[in-house]
Amino acid sequence: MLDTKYNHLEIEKNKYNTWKEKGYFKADNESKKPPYCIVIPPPNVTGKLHIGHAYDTAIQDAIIRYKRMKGFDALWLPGMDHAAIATEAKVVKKLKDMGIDKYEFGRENFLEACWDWTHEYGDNIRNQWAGLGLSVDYSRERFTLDEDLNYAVRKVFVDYYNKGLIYKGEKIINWDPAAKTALSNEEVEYASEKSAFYHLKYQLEGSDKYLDVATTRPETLFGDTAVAVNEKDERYKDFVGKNVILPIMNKPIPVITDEHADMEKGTGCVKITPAHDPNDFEVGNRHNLERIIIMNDDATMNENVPEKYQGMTREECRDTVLEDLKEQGLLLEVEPLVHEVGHSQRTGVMVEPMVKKQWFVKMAPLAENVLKFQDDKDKKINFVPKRFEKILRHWMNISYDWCISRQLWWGHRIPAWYKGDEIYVGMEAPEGDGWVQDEDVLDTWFSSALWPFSTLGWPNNTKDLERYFPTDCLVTGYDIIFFWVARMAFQSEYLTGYRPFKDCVIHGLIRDEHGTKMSKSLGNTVDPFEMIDKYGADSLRYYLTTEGSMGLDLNFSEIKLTATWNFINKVWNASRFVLMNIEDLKEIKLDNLSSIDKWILTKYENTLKSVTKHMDKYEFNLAGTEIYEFTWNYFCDYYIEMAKYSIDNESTKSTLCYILTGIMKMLHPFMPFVTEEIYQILPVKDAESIMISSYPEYDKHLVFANEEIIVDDQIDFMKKFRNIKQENNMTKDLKILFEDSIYNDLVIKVLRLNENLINEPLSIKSYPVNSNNIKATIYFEKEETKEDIENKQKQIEDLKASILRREKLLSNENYVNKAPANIVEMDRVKLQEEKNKLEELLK
RNA sequence: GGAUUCUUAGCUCAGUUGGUUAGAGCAUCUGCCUUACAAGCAGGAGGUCGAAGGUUCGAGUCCCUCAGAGUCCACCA
Repeated sequence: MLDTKYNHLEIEKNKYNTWKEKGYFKADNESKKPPYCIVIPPPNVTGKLHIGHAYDTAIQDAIIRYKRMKGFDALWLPGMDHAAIATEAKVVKKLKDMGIDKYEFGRENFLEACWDWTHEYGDNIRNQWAGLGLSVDYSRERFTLDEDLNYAVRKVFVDYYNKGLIYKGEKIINWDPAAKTALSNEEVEYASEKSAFYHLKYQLEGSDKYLDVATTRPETLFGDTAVAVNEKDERYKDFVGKNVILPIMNKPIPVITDEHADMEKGTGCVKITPAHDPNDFEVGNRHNLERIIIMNDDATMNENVPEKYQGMTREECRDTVLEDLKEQGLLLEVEPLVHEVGHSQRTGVMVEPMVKKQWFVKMAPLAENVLKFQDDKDKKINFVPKRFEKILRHWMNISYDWCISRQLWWGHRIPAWYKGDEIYVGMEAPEGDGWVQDEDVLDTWFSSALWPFSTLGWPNNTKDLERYFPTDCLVTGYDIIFFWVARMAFQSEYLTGYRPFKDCVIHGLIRDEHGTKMSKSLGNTVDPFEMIDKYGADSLRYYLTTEGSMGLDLNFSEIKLTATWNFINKVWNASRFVLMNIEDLKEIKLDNLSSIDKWILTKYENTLKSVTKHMDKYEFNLAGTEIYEFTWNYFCDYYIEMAKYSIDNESTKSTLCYILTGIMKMLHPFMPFVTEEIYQILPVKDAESIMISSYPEYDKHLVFANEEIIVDDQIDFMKKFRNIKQENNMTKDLKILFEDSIYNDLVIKVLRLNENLINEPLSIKSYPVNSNNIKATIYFEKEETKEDIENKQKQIEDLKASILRREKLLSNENYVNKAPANIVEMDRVKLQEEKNKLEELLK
């Protein structure tokens, strides 16, 4: 028999391995069932899974378990991401701590260290998936650097190159001076920083006139090759076409006109540094200006600046330049300013825009294709909630190309080879001597963009690809829509001709209890596995999936997690009661049903119908609330209490078992462990594991509208009775007189009324208790107090107000004619009830 | 500058296509160890749903304006 208390530690032991060994997680591409597929957003092999992963995967597991029980051949494909820059940074640091320099170590050795790292952290992640109870198909697990995924990557690269969708070009890119690699625009995060607008004096050549040029980056002046003003700017029209003297360098540079110079901003004069500013780069292109790169790869000043400044960091150089300018009287003004400065997402250092030769994906045709798909309702990705489609569409209007080369070692090496000026792009190294492969690897998102189909075997037309692609659903946070979802969309739609997934379920971020973003530096992170130790994976999963609503952030609350534990404990104890009483049940026979059996079955079927609807629409909070309410407020609070008086009855036992089974099945996607534990003890069950049992189907033959009304009325009576009893402090010796009713018996039992005092009205004070079908009067030895009178008066006032409101409503012709008939009828019934009650009170 | 979300009970949040007198958890008050559960049971108190307008027979829900908070994108010489 079950323990009196739910013990999550005990229950969650061993089940996972059993499921795994029995092969329940494995999809079967030979099966006759319709396929249903989700690919996991592959976690980076950089460390432990955090609460966000727990959230994301709990949702997916709920979906996949539901679909599996619903009769689908459900495939949840797991895997991990090599996370090029993120992992490389970790391994570099690890080696550094051991006193090893990456470059001295060499490419081969370094990659070996990365693989060791990957295997170690991969195992951790698999253990954590097990702890969460995720039903992923390990037989299909993939890693973004697997040989076949690498093949897919090379294939895309080569095809795109041949079609002109991938090209190598010298452009301005975001340079991470710490990782010494290029970044995409998406990998740059902006943060407000206190800085200043420095007004510099650019003297007109051979004149005492000068331009006041405002800049936030005085240290880049060494790379200036022009000063731009707006064509329409009257203030500077005499300067245009002449030269100004670049401070410190004492070099003449032209004053040009360009649309980029905004008359309203600053002084209207802009220094143009084509090699170190994206806008200036464009200006430089328009005017054929020289690009002078003034920094090394680590962002120290290079040989193109005067010797004095060479080797300085950007920051040191800025300070020195400012001092020197001040000395020379060329610093006109320092205007404090707060502005956004770009930082590398991974290393955190300030990004340096630099001109570099890199590989790019031409975005315009790919993006356009996605928009075409989104306009076709049979081809589009359906976002849940809908509003997130806008983020995709917005991102597809980008004007810049995607920089995909990274100066890293860990990743997919670019399949391009060079020999002198020759370049060869192909699946394998070209024949002949002297070819050297490109040193760089691809942006990690290049391979994860192929994830939904490369994992299923693409570009080979495998059985899995044919069966499971396009996938059915992708679950991820809104923070990576533009990183990942958008890229999967354009890659999939261009390469395969299909959307990568039909539905895209977007959830929010988990924040701390005050709504602050979790971060290691703030120390407000929540470790999901600590929570699992304390409350169990079932509690954590149910809490995460049913607490918030899709697309909104969730403020993590341990108190609510304990409330979930309490709910499971309640479920546990209800099961305990049921199992204690149905041990000898041989089969579930739902005939000769009593009134309460019919009542709870009706409530159950209606709940099931609604829960199924919510599950299909990914409305897990609503599904969860309904199951919770049904289980606690109807099944436990009333049915079990009432069933105690007919527990030997076969129909009661069958009903108990039937409903408990249904509750377990509805809860299983959210709390797999405890529901399996209880399912296993049921005397009658339809499968060897709840995981592979079938989800209950709504059965309209078990809906009894009449009994629902009758028992609801009995409950209504009981509530009113208890209310009066408690309000008047009638702890004992209350006497009750029932008017004739066929529905009293159960009420008398459940309310534990003293049989001797029924129908013996002999006391001072009397209280009427009426429901629709049951009418009674309670008598009690007590004087009427002032409070009693006040209470009664208040009740009368409330009733009168309500009657007035309803009469007014019902006399409104518009309402009566336009509102649905059942709503109007309900008001009529309610009105009559209120009138009856008022009459009663006024007696 | 563009987009978007949020504002509902003391706290944290639900609230489906507009439809009875707006719900939950926690906290709080009262009474109970009633044989599944005291991490429980029974009962209560607590909200003019951010503000003002509009559409409608009917608005927490739809529309407009405003206020406050958050997020994303763009700009930032």
